[in-house]
Amino acid sequence: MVKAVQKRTLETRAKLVAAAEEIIAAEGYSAMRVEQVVQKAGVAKGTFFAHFADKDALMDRIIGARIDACLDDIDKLSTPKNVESLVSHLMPLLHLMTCERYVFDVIVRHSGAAAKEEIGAIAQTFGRQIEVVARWLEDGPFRNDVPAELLADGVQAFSVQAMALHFCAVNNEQAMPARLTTYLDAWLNPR
Amino acid sequence: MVKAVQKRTLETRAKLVAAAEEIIAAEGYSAMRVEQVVQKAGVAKGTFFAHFADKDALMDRIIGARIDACLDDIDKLSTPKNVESLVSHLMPLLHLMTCERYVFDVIVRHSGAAAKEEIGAIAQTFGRQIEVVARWLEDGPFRNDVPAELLADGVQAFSVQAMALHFCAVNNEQAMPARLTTYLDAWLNPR
DNA sequence: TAATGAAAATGACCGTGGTCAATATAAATT
DNA sequence: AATTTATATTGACCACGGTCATTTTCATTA
Repeated sequence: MVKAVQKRTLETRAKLVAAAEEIIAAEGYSAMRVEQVVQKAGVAKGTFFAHFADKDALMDRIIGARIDACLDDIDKLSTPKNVESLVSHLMPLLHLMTCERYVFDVIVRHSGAAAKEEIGAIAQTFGRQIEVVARWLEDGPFRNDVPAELLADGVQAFSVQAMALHFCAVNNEQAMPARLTTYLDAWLNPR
Repeated sequence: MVKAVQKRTLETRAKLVAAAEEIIAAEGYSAMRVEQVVQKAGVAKGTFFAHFADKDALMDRIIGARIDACLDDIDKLSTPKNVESLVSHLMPLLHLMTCERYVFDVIVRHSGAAAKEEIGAIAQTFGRQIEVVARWLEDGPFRNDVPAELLADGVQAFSVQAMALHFCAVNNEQAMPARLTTYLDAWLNPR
């Protein structure tokens, strides 16, 4: 009794996503307008909101998919043997997340699941990131006085901090990877 | 030749802020509408935007002032002698920042200075928070293998993480102070 | 105190995200 | 095939933040 989704539905949704992705490729995330998306997809405005709760929901889907693909690549990498290597493993992810100020804002807004029932795509990638990093930290040359998952939580917190400071006009002498390295050195290898 | 600000200007600005604060007190931050503010203040809509770049700028001012007042109190407290005490010192601040989801969003959005010239009120409080915490950490019973300011940066990063998870429907078994204590224990007292 | 220039206030107007009753289309039932 | 029910689509409409040419008020100078 759960089966009810028509083929038409999936087609329309795919058209909307495709249109949005075209626009993003051409003009960037922040330039995307719902009006423009529905026009390119050849549907009415109301249809958009029959498929996505709001504009953010579409962004969550698109950005979430890209982060997920990035995590696929990262997941293939071998366990980093020091902090520098860990940071460089993470850099593609951080670059993706900071490619636009608007993108970072969307990600932060969606990084936590608002409702238990429906965990958004971005929120899921945040959970997955913890898993991937925790696996590395478990058998890497890092401190083991605390659980690897806690360490991974910290890596995430420091990553967000480093990304936030990347958009900050003050304290911007230091580049993102350098700052993150400083943080994670202190976090993962206390003396 | 810098002097040009009229008395009228300050009065109008004060009226706008007062109106906004009344509305916030009665209905909460997220319910505040610019239209409502100007109506209560008895000015035209355009006037609002002659005084504030956008709605967020007024929020930045109001929320920033409240955080600053909270930091005044916190600044008076004695140096915490352990992590539990540090967390309880910080709790008023975290409660203020998480009193509404909307408030937390505004704070995150403004925690970094967008332009070097004009650092917003909230961004300033973030700088001040680092100073206050760093002073504590310098002569407290915590690790000293890294600079106190770096430790304070970490306290901020973990605080943001704890607050973000507070609004997250999943991982919500643990309360904010408990989670923050776990983080800071690992951060400030590695074994 | 009248004239002049500068700063402040005004409100009609716009862009954009989001709503919803009405309509059209597909699937199920007779 | 005709009828009924469920689902998808439509587009006029609304809410709300933000703009700007015009007008009003204030301060300065003649």
